[in-house]
Amino acid sequence: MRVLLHPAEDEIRLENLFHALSDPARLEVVRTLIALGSEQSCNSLGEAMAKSTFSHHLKVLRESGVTRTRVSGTHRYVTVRSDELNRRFPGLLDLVERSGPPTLTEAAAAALSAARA
Amino acid sequence: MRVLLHPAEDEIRLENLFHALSDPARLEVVRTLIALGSEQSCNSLGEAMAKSTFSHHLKVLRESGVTRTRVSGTHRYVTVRSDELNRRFPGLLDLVERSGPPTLTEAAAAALSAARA
DNA sequence: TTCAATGGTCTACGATCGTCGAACTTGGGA
DNA sequence: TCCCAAGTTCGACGATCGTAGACCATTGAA
Repeated sequence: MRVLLHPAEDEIRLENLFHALSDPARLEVVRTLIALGSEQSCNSLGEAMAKSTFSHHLKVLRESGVTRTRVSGTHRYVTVRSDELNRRFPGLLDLVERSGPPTLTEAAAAALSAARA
Repeated sequence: MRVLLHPAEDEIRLENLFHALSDPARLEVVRTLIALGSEQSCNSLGEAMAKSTFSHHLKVLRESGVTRTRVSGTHRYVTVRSDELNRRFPGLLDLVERSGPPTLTEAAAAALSAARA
């Protein structure tokens, strides 16, 4: 893929966001991204599923406007479009963040460490 | 159907809410319910689709925890579970409400009037 | 220039979804 | 009682979704 499609801020539609976030695997990815706070490499997430499945989920998240993917060499870096989403749909990311387990940050970090090992 | 299933407040899960609200028809129903503010009879909504389709959508909304359906004789009355949702997922209904067309209340009322005529 | 690594594309599969018609159930009159 | 009106359930259909294996494209390093 030469160009990664991202909707413009004013093209982001709530139905699409809801659909993207209605899958447990994708919701978990977004929660993890929020919890970790910074840009993440694709291969540091989604260790639990096949590459193609994870790639598909990232595509859904990207094309719905939840995430932005930056290409750098052979790596892709994923971020949540927090500023734009908070501007256009204030409160949505807070919902996602607060819907997770109480100690999400630690849990996510532990899961990541385990996945990397 | 003898008993209508409603999840308890603490059984409402965000994924299910997102899934329920990811369909344009259901989102529109919820928006209309919010805009009109009060309990609505089933047959005053969903005039645009088949009875069975509308019944299905109401079931999804009900079983995900978005709405509550009260039975009175041959009629069903639908409400949005605003208090519970605002307590458990604060901001979610605001998102839905604000994502609609600017003059939603008037538009919904006009649509209802037209549908009733 | 070859090679390994990263990650996307293609294809296929079963599962779920949205839609609707038809038949059914329930309750309230005439 | 008989009948209609309001909704639900059932069965079917095509469309979309989530999943994964196999293959491909690009990059950076040896």
